[in-house]
Amino acid sequence: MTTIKDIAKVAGVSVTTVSRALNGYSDVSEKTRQKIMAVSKELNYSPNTLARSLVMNKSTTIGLLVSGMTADSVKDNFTFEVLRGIDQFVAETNYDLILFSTNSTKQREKTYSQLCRERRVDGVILQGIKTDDPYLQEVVESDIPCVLIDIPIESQTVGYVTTDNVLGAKKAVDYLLERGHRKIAMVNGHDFAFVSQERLKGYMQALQEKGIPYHQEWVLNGAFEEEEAERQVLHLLQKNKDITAIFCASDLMAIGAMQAIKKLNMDIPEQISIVGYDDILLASYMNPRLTTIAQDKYKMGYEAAKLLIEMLEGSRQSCKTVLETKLVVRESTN
Amino acid sequence: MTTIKDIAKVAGVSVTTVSRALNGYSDVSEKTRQKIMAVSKELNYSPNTLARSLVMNKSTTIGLLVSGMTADSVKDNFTFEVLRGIDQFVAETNYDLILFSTNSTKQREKTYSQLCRERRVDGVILQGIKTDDPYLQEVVESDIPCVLIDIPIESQTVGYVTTDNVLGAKKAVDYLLERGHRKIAMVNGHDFAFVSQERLKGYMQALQEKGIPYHQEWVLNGAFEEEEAERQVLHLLQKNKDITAIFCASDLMAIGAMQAIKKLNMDIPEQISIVGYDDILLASYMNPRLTTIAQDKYKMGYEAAKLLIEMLEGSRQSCKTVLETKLVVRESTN
DNA sequence: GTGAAAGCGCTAACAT
DNA sequence: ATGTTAGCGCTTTCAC
Repeated sequence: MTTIKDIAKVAGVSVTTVSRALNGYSDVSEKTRQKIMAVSKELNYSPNTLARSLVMNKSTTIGLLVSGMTADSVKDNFTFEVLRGIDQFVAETNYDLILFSTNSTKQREKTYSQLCRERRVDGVILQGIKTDDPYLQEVVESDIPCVLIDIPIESQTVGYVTTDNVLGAKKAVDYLLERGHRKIAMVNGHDFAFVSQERLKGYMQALQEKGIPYHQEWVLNGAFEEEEAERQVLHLLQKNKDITAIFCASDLMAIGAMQAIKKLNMDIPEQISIVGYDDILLASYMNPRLTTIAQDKYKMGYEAAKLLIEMLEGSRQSCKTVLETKLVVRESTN
Repeated sequence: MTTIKDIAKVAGVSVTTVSRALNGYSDVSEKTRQKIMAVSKELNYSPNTLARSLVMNKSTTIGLLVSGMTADSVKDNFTFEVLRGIDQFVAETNYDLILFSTNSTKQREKTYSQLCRERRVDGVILQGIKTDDPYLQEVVESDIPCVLIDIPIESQTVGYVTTDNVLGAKKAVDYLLERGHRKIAMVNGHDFAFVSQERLKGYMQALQEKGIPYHQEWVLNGAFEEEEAERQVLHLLQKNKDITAIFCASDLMAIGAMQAIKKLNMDIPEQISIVGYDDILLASYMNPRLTTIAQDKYKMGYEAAKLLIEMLEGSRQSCKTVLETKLVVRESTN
């Protein structure tokens, strides 16, 4: 494999000059530059980023730490959409992405900062980790620039991107209230997600503004799982015949809720209205098509990469990006 | 950041000994090893893989070149599933994945082998590239170990994993024939995919075995797109009232076909039977639920990573892995 | 404008 | 069992 040494030899100059020419420095005569360029093309030269990174102490690599590459993530596509967004932005830069594959076994062996330091990544994007994940604590303590997705932590070196989950949930419930619903249940995700806490706030806020009492027993924990949501809703509706609407903190859980309602031989939206959250692909293919709060997952990824790289380039200190959500009315509400 | 030099100093030994101890060589006394381990823990040492890779001329990194991170790929999830499989296998090894983000702009600037050599990846997995992709030619010519997904090319350094597409398609058509269908159309993908060619073979083979004539005008090009398939099928069925079944080379196109049939106010499966290919998530959520040929995309990724790493470790020379498909009967056929 | 030399952190002969 | 030395391919003072 060709090195700058080879080029230097053939071009009859020193490696220093080759390095300078290749990197576009100004203090190289036009003539030698031409020569060097020609030779490097001729020898089919590719720079060795490893050597370069080593000496520059910068790898132009950003790490991607994803906890959600499970079979379930195929259903909501959240992870993949975010990845696409990240990939898109990164493709516009010189950076490359390194995907850290961490199953839980590995996690016990290697700490977060070990992972990052070994590969000398310039920064990291974290997606899908729960609030009780051991990595999270480390992130804050380490000094590696990092952007979190959907976890609102800010410091000198960590920023985040998320959507306005309080407002998002509020939009959903407000819509149901507008349509005349008063007995509105909620299926929330598990407690280890900030978004769950936020969406609950939005739910409560909407009710409060209308002076409608909050029933704690109407708020279920669906753990972000289709089946669990189905069980919970089945149980709830058997006990509470007067509920007319359910707000679910994810579309997947909304789909579970729909199954439960189907089992009870109740009609959507005639007897029960359902609003989901996320706007996953399935939402628009369900029968009836699901009304939901859409969040732009692709954009979240794109903005996360943008934020991180801006932080790395120094054009921005740790910061946050909060995206909007949008109510998408379909057929599961009336 | 701590280096082995620091450790050497504190432990009172040479860097060589530190290196040997850390890498588990046998020719280090148990006592010094203990000492070195203790010191490196104390100093919170992480090895610098960049330096290591540079000197060893091996990066324990495998490149992932994906061409299918488009919005469309969200629908069929093929790319993501393959990625999950790759990630899973890689997680069981020491390797890490580097995701090459190549939009078409970049592709013009940087050749395949440049991409790989710059980052010094040990091998590459390619997914989603078409047979007319400029990269493909390069792959074969370059000497970088590589595994292709769904492109049957073998050489000293390139292997591939795919499914048995001829047999898969044949299973679909055989099933339709068994159920008494005789006028069976096919919606194929575009010509730049090997799988299309294979699936067409399977279709023809099944017909031939039953002595049923092949009508070229019944084989449509749906370009693997939902909308295009819909257009094509609409057109076909308007012209040919006697067709009773359609085999589609992808579920997405099958869904397009279903839309067309719905528009014609025809019933599935009463008047027209549909068989898809892939078994994507949507298939089981459609109404009626789609009969299809399932291929294990996750496993394809897993096997691809496995094959590549075995090639790299020398335990296997370039080779292929061909997976089975499975007919999944649902409600779109009778 | 160009070159010599040092050094990034690590491994690997080759000594001892 | 341990140390000395060279070198991976590159960038970067510093001198000329």
